Amino acid sequence: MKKLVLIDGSSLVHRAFYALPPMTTASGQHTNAVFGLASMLIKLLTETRPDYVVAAFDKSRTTFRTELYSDYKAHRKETPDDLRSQFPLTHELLEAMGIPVIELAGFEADDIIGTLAKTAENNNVETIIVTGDRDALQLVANSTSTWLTKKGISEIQKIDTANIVELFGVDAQGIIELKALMGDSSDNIPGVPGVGEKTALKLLQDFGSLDGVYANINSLKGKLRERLIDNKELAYLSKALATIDTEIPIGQTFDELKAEPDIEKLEKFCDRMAFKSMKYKLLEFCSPADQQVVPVPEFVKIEYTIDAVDDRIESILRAGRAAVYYQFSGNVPQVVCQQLAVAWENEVALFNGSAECEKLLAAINGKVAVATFEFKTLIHICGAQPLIKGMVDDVQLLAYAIEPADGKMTLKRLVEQFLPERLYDWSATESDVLAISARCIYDLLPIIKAVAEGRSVYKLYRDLELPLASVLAAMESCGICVDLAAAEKLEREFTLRLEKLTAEIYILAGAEFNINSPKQLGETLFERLNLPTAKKTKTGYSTDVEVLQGLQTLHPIIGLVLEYRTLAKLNSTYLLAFRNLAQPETGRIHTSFNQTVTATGRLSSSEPNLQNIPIKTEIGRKIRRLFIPGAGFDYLLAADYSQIELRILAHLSGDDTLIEAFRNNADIHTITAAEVFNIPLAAVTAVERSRAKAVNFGIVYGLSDYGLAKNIAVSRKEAALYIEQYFLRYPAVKLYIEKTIHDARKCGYAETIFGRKRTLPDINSSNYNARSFAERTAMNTPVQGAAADIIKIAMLAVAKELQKRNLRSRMLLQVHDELVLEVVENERFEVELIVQTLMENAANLAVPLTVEVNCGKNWVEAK
DNA sequence: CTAGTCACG
DNA sequence: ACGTACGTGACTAGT
Repeated sequence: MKKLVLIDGSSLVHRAFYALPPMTTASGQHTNAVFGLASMLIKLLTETRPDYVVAAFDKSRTTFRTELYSDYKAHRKETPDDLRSQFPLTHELLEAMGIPVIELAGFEADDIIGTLAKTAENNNVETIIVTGDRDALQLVANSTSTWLTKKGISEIQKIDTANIVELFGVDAQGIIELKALMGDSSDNIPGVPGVGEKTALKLLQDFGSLDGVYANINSLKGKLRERLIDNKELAYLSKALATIDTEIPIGQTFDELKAEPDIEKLEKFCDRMAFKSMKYKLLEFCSPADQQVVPVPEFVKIEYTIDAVDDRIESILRAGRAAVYYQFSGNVPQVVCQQLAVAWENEVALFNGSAECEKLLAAINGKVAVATFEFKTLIHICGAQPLIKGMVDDVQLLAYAIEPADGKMTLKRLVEQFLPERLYDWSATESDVLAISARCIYDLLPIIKAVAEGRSVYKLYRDLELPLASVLAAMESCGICVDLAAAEKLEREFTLRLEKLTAEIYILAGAEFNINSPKQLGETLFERLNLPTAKKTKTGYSTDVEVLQGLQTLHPIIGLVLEYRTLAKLNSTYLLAFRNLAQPETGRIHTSFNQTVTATGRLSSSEPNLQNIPIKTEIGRKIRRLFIPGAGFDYLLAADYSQIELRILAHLSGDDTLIEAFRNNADIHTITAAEVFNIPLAAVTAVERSRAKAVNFGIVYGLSDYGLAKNIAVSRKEAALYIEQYFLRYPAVKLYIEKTIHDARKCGYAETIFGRKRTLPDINSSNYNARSFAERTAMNTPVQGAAADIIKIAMLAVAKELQKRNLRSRMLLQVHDELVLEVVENERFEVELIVQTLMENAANLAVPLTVEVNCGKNWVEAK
């Protein structure tokens, strides 16, 4: 049987460029990406030895557009494709390797691949599709498999008819049906509203296909059935949009798709790229050679012993390096280790019981280099027994430094990424998984460290993230005190008011309904009371603040609903949570600061989220007032960076006007207003200042006239004028933004001045939405990320200084540009000075950083 | 589980 | 002609 390899050139080239750290040659080209692509192709072609091979490229950017909720006409859009001019080296490589390239005007690479795969299937030719795009899974068939590249293009996952259901829950056709039901927002495929991934998978499991779902629609009931019926047309349109065209005119036969390497060209190319070993690999590969057998990865079984500390400690100490993973009970600040797995050299041992675990940790602490996953948790486990600095590593933090935009990083995912040949059973018993985890952490550390070094983020990890974990652990362990008695009183007050509001709302509505239900509220307002509808959501009427405020003068019920919403929110999100989560004896709340969640380098806070405590309204501030110094402390201290993001923008852009304004410590929004509206400073009104403020924020977010107009309620035209005027007055900002996007396009990631990197897979996407979003991210990340870096640096400095001076005052919270501390009376002025000085000097920018510090008897007074 | 809503920087 | 500001977490209803 003949074999055909179809390469999705567009997908692989993009992935090669964004996944690898750039190494720029004098010609301004990225050799690493070309190198990566070359090794990937060699690996691929060595393993497959195809009779035919072709690389398909998008010729025109072709995107379906759908008018989602008015009419369902899809239309095509074309913009000139510039992939070849953008990445000329990859095309040169393909040419030298003799891999035929197909581009067809008006078609995407997917369509070319789909058509060739179908023809091959009909002609009994075995086909392998290589792409990073999951869409191609729909082409999997008897003799067609799809090889998905993961983590850029460095790893490959092979999908065929035998494993597709196991891996993705559906077969090839199901991939299409799935999108028809759940949609794909990045691809503008609407799907059926109310149906997400889980529901779609379940429907397909039960009925096999979209047709099946509709044939058996009567066996479904309730809302789901109704939604499916109402959106039948949309579902079938989505299906059409998700389907790759397999019948486009290509006009090429397989016989034309043979690799014919040009050895001379290849040699010259390698010399120019300064490829040495790669040159020989390429030449060797392209010369006729014997078939090679590629070894099949083996299943790895975990073996471990269940031990007592005394039996193993000597061996561990001798090894000098170990990895630990644990299972624990309790909550911060009292966490007890129940089971501990330790891996070292070729051994894994399991220790049972808290006493045994504690003993082992004490025995190795400071004597052995310890690799962990979620170091912060280990710190809590060790509690009063502090871990020795410089002896611990955290593979999760390393992975986060390498790529912060990957979402929650589980150990399993890290193993799949960095130890892909390890096939472990992660659904095994708890003890097995513990042992597997320790083994993996041990083996991951050197690999992942090397990757971090290669990406130049090792220092960020070692000098910032890793030491910060200890600081965060201490903050979590301290917790912050809430006045529980006052909270209870406030909750009663709110509840009483809510009851009163409920009664009044029912009277005005003329009926009882659940005010918390957007659906019932919408029906009441727009059907029963016939108020004018403004905006719709996917499932019905919108009832958000914006809509309600627009209706406020039309009916007295609106004001009551708005107040009800506010109070209900405060009650359930804050007061109730405090009651449930505060330690009854101390009144303290111990939030979790998540260090590996955000794509920009910020922290996040959860259970409860203490980074979104109300401040903007008076009623909200009642919640904030509940935060007080705990027993033994006298004040809360709050220290805020003033305009840190705009200052970073001033620094990054080097704009003289901006820099000058900050050096003079002037009111930046008033200055901006004067510049944008072209009026003297003294003439700036409050409205103008607030509009200018919105412009300033917008700049950092990648604004559009539409977004700005919506935000400050002016016409779109007027907003566009403001933006135009802003860029005229701050030309360096405009240049900076353009340069940032351009750089991101070239290297595939955005970067902060401290070297934090975030890859932007969609920066060169042919999908307008996806690309635009990536562009806004590209300009926002260096700003938001640098601010995150700076406050992290400050936190390390503050923690260190407080410790050095043996002060009792301590850090409790971080809210992105603010630190909250708990302070004792006689340390007050010393701590204020320390915090202010260290925060202001955390970074040396072209503009000063200013910090406002205040102490108070609660969090509001400290502002 | 999904969608809508709203709290923060 | 496109679609519309960046980053989070949590609650409630309705399925």
